[in-house]
Amino acid sequence: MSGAVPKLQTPDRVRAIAATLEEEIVLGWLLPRERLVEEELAERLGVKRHVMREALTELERVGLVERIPNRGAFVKLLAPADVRQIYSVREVLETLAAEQIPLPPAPDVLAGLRAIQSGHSDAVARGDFRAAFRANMRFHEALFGACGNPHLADMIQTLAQKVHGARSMTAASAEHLARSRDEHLAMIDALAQGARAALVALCRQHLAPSRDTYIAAIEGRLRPGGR
Amino acid sequence: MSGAVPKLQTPDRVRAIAATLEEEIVLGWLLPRERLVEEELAERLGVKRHVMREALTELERVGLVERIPNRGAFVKLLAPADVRQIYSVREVLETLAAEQIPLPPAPDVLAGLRAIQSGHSDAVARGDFRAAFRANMRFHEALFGACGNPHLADMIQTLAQKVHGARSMTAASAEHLARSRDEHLAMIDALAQGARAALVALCRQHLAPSRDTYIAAIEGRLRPGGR
DNA sequence: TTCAACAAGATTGTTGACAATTTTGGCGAC
DNA sequence: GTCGCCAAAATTGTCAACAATCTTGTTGAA
Repeated sequence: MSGAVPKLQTPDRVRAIAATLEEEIVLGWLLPRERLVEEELAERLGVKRHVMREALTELERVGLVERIPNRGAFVKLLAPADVRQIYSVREVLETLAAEQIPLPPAPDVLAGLRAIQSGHSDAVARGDFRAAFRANMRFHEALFGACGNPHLADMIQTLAQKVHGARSMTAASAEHLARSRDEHLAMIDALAQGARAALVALCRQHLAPSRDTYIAAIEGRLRPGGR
Repeated sequence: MSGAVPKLQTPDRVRAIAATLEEEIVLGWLLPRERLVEEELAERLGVKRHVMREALTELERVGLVERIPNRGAFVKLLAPADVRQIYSVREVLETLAAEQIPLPPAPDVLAGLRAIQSGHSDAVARGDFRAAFRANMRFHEALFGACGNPHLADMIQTLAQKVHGARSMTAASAEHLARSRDEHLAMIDALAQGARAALVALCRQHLAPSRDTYIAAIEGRLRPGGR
């Protein structure tokens, strides 16, 4: 056989589709308040409407999408207050996780992070925003996954997803991407050297840019109030 | 018309069914590792299989249920390590929230908590475990909702749900319920008196009993390993 | 011109039937 | 008697048609 795709079952396809949609939102392909029509998206991504429906339900639960009964789904627009609140919790949890990562870390953890970051750096160099976003996700997953508490890592990821809708400004900006890359490399160094304080500080600083860029953009460009 | 039920639409019905299932798990009606057959549950609760499917998906996401493709859903059995990890994150977040509740709290917050607690106390006195569980949920929702950060409150609730499967021991025990009631009353007092340190300490202590009871029960009664 | 009622179209919500998969029980060979 | 294989049953996964709902555009009267 040639390109025989394994053909996932629905539960997995739903996740895959939801992830694709999430990427399109983060990359600014789909903008806040944009209408998400089930049939249209289903056809474009090559799945049945049924699957797309479930994917939208999932994104609603995650907080990236808003659904109104009988009226459809929209990319959620986060208010600056929401973004601030979410980031403040992220800061607490990511700091907590960074404090719990064993130092020095297990060799395979460090190797894994270096491999992922190598992919991330490549993507940044190529200007491949999509690949950079994926590598970035995997980096943070691996980093905080090393804290030893999978449930804490879960919460961190959940919160990160919530603000993905607010990241289209930074996720598709070469400048921010380069900064991210440098900070990741610094984190790896801090891990390798067992520099706990530096690691924690880096994690905290790493959050600020995308939060501030988004808030500035919203407060500058859009007026508050009704949808 | 007489008992004309509003007839919710599916999205709401899914939530309602998921909540019912959650209660049955917490109350020990449905035990860990018990098989959850879609058609059977759908018929018992008076919904279509389709709705039950979505409800199970939701509970899987929450972490109360485990699903294996083509093989069905089961009530998840939490390992003591999971319970410990989840509670350690809960402690951090609930402490954080308790520190942020404005003191003295808004009058309607206090009134709301007193009203809810009155219902809880009644339920405890009657030995009505289901009503007690519901009131307990609402109490914590209102308490941590008062912290001013809805996303923090969300995370707290999410984590609480994750361990609901581990609560059948305490949620249906008169002794534990009485203790909960007393601690709730003490929290209300602390709020009313603006006693921050006492409030925070009470929130922290409030978590221990159900965690320890579950861990003791699991480690004493069940052997680790096998599915 | 403005407004309200109405009809047509677009979109989401619901259902039952059908297909695919896994489990169970029985049968025969060794 | 035990093991492996095959058929039947139970259960989950997939789909397309149908119904309900909302939106949009049009018409007609005040």
